[in-house]
Amino acid sequence: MPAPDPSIRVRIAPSPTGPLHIGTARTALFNYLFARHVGGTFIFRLEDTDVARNTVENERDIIDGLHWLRITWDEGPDAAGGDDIGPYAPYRQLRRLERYAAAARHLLAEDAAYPCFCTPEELEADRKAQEAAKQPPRYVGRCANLSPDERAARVAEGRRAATRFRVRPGVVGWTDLVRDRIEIDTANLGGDFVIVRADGTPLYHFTVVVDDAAMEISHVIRGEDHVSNTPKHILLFEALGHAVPVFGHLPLILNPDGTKMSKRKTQTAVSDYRAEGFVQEGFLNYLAFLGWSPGTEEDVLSLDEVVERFDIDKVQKGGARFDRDRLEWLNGQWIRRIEPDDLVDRLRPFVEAAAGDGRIDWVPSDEELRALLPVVQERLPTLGAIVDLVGFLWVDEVTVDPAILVPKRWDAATTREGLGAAREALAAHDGVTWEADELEPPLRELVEARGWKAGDLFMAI
RNA sequence: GCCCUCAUCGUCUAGAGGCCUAGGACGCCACCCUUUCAAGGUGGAGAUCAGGGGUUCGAAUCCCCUUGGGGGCACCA
Repeated sequence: MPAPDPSIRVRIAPSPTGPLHIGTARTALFNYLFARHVGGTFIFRLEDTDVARNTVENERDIIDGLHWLRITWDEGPDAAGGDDIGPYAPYRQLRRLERYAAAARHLLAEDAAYPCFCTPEELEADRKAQEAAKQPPRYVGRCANLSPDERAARVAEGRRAATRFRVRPGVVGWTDLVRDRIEIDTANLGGDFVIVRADGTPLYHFTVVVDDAAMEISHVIRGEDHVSNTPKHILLFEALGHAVPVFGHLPLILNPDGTKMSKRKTQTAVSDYRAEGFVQEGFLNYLAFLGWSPGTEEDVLSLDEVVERFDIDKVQKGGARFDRDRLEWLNGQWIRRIEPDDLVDRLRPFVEAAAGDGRIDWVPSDEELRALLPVVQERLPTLGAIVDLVGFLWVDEVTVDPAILVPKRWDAATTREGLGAAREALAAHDGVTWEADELEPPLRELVEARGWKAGDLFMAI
C-alpha cells in the first residue's frame, strides 16, 4: 500500500439513466486503479439531474455492479437511495441544486454569463440556416449584448431566460495524461453555451465543473468522448476562479466491428455478464487489459496485482474492440482458480435459476455439486455453463438424439446390440461397488467374445 | 460542414532510433496427452509495423502529407 496522498482526488460520476454500462465500469476501474496505485481518494458521485430518465433501479444496478466488481470508493453514496458519506456531501447532484444556482448567479454578476431569451424555434432556425450554408452549428449571439432595457422588456413580455456562458476568443490547451498536448481554438466550440435552462435546471457541462471544483477533484479521468468538451470545462473552471484539474482521456471500447459501442452490437450491461456467469475476477481482468497493459507478458492478474502495476502512461491511445472470446478465456482461467467451497456457492444461483425456468427438474445439493467439481471446474467458460454441461443429471427424463450415440466405426444396430449386451453383463454387479475396476473386466470379456473393439463399446456407453 | 484525435498479426497488445529475421495472449490449424468433451503441453499459419515522402550511418519508433477509423459540435449526459 502506498502512503496516502491527499492531493490526489479522482471520481466516477455516472448518471442513473440506464443500468451500469461496460464503459462506465471501465472508466470507474481506471479511476480506481489510478487512485489506489498512488494512495489517492476515489469518489463516487451521481449525476442525477436528468429527472425524466433517472430511476432508482438504475441507481441500484450501478452501485450493485460496482460492488460486485469490488471497485470501492472512499466518498459518495454507498447504497441506492442511501446516505452520502464524505466531507463534500451531498454527492448527488439533485441535492446540490442550490450550489449550481449560486455559481450561476456569480457568473451572471461578473458578466461571464448572460441571460438568453432565444426561443427554441429561433435556435432551430439558426441551426437550419447554418446547415444549409454548410457552416458548423453555433450560437449566433443574439442575446449576447442586450442592454438592461432590452432585457427588462423581454422579461416584461413574460419570457424566461436561459443562462449562457460567454466563450472568450483564443486557444485553450492542456496536457492530457494519455494523449499529451491538446489545443483547441474556442472559435470551434459552437459559441456561447447554455449552462442553466430557462426552467432553472443546470446543464451537464456546468454541473460537472461546479462539482469537480467543489470536491477538489485533482485528476479528471474519463472517456475520449469528452476531449472536445474539455475546453468548455477549462473555461468554466477559470471563470469560477478554481484551479484547473489534470485531464486524462481514456480510449473508448468499440464494437467488434470497430464502431462506437452500442447496445445493438455488443452486450453493454454489466449485470447481463454477471447473469451469464462471468466471475468478477475475470470480468475485471478483461476490462483492465482493454486499453492498458503492464508491459510484461503477464495476462492473468488480480485486482490487487493490477493496482500494483497500473501506470496511466501505459494506457493505449486508440480505441479497443470488445472481444468476447478473450473475455471467456480469462473467465475460465479465473473459474479454475476458485476454491471449491466458494465455487459451489457461486454455482448455486445458476443451478437454481435453471430450475426456476424449467431447464432442469430439481436442484442438486451442495455435496452433489461439490462432487462434480473435479469433472466440471476446468471446463466451465462461465458459471452458467454448468447447466449445459451436466444439467442432464438433474432432469426427470433425459431425451437424447440416438444418432450421437453411435461410435464412429459402428452402425445403429451394432450400437443397440452392444449397449444391450453390456447391460446384461453388468446386471450381475448391481448392488456391488460399481467402481471402474469392477466393471471393466466383464466388459472386456464381452468385447472379446463378440470380436468388437473395446474403444467402440466404451464410447457408446 | 467544422474541430479534435487515433493508426503494430483477425482481436487485445509488447515496442519510447540500433536488443525486431517485430515478442506475448485470445482465436484458428496440427500433433501429444486422453477409451468422450474440455483443460494442459508442443508446434504452426498469421503484421512488407495503413500508404507515401522526408530526418538519420540506422525508423515500427522522430517530422510532413495522404488514406482509413473514432470522437465532438444540444435549453442530453
